[in-house]
Amino acid sequence: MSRVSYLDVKASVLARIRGGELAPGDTVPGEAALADEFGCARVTVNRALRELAEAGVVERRRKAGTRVLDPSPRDASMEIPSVRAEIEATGAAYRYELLGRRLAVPPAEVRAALDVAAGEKALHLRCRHWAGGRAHQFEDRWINLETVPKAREADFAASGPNDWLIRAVPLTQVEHVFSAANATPEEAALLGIAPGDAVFVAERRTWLGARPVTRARLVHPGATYRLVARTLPPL
Amino acid sequence: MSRVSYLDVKASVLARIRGGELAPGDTVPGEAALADEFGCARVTVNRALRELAEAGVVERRRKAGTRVLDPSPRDASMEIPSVRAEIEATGAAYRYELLGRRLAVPPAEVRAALDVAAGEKALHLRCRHWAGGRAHQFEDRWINLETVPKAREADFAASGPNDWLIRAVPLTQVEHVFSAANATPEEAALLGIAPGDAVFVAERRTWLGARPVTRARLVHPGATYRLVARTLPPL
DNA sequence: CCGTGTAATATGTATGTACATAATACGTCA
DNA sequence: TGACGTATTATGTACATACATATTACACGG
Repeated sequence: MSRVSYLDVKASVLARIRGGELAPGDTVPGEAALADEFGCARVTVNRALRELAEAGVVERRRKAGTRVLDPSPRDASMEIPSVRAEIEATGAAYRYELLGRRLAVPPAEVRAALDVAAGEKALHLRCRHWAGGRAHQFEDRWINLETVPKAREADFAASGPNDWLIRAVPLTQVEHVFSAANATPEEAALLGIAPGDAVFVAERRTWLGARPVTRARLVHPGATYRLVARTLPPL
Repeated sequence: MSRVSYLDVKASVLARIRGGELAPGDTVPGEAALADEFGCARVTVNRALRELAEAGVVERRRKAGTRVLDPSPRDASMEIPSVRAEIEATGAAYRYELLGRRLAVPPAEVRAALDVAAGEKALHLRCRHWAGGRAHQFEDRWINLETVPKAREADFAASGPNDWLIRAVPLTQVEHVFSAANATPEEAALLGIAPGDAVFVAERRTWLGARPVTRARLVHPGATYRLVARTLPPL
C-alpha cells in the first residue's frame, strides 16, 4: 500500500490531456481539487503540475490556474558535434592534422564575431580531421586570446583545438549556423573532392560568459556528412 | 528578511562550481550539511540540488552523494522550422504553391521510412514555398494514409501540408537529417538556381506515437538558407 | 464610465517530520 | 579468501502546515 506519488498525479493528468478529456485551452482542476481527488497533499499535486509545466504541456499562472497548452512543435535538439566523437562513433579511425598555426590580425568579419579590438591579433588555426582514409572536416578557426590567453602556449600539434578548448574553457554558450555551399578549389583539395561539389558548413561560435571565445568554420564533404536532430522523447 | 530560498542554495552551489571551488568529480556536501550551513530545511537543499541535476550540472546517486559533472557539451536546440514562420520572420511575403498531388505506391526507401505495406499507396505531394519573389523551398512529401486517413480528403491547395499536419495531427516525435547536395536539374529549375549549385537539404520524419506520419525532403538554395542552433541559455 | 484600491484566490515555497529506497561498507561464515 | 547478508547512510518523496506572491475580480470614488 504505497502512498500516492506525484508521478501518479502527473501521469493521470497527462493521460486526460492525451485522451482528449482535457483539450488545449482548458483549465486543469486546481491543486486543491486534485489533491482532494487523489487523496494526497497539495504539495504533491504541485510537484506533478510543476513538472508538466516544465515539460511545456501546461501553463501555470497564479490565481489564473493551470491551462493545457497547444501541443507545440517542441524544440528539436541535437548533440553538439565533437568531430572526434562523431568519427569514432562510426567506427572509423580518427586522425587529426594541424595544417597551420599563426598569430594574425583577423579579417573584419571575424574581428566582429570575436569582438577583438582593431589591430589586435588572434590565434588562427587550420586543421583537417580524417575518418579513416577519408577527409571528414576542414576546420578554419580563430581563437580570442584575450578571453583564452592560455591558447597562446598550446601548440595544437597532438590534439585538435576543439578537444583542447573543451578541457581548457568551461563554455557557457554555443551557437551553430549551418549552411550548404559549393567547395572552393582550396576546400576541394583539402577534402579530396571536386571543386564545386556541395559542402556542409557549420559556423560555430562559443562564449565564456559574455566574452567570445572562438569562431570556427567547419567544412564537410556534402556527399557523406549528415547532421541529425530529434525532438526530446515524449513524456 | 526573507527566508533562505532553494534558489539561494542553487545559486551558491553553482557559484562554487563555476568558481572552481568545486571541480568536476568532486563530491558536493551532503544535503544535511548544506541545510545546516544555510540554515534551511533539508528539503530546500534537496530541491536546489535536484534542479542542478536536471540541468546536468551535477549527478546524484543515493548513498554515494552528489558529484560535480564535467561541463558537458550540452545539447544545442533549434526551433523546428515551419517554412511559413521562417519566411514571415524575415519580413518577406510567404506564398505557397502546390505542384502535384497524387496517390501512389511509394519507392522502397520511402516505404521503409513510413512503414507502409508493400503495394500499399500513400499520398505524394510536391510543393514550392516562396519568400517574396525568391523560391525558398522545394518540398517533396509522402504522407502515411493509414496513420492519417483524413489527409485523403485534404486538397492542400490553399495551405501547405506542414500547416495542415500541425493542425490535424498531434505529432509526438520529429526527426531531421540535414545535409548538403548539388542541385539536380529539376531542383535547380524549381528553385531558380543553376544545376549543381549547392542546396541545403532537410529530411524530416514525424511520428504519432509509434506510427510514422510523414517523410518530407525539403530542399533550399544553399546561397541563402541558414539554420541556427543555440545551446540553452546558461543557468 | 473609467481608473483605482482592495479583497479573494490559486499557485509558489519553506519547514519539520516521517518513512522509502538504493547503494555502499563491513562483518560473518564457509 | 571470497561469497553473502546486513547495517549504515545519503538521497527520494509524502504530508500537514504556514506564509508569500501574483493576478484577477470587484467594489468604490472621482
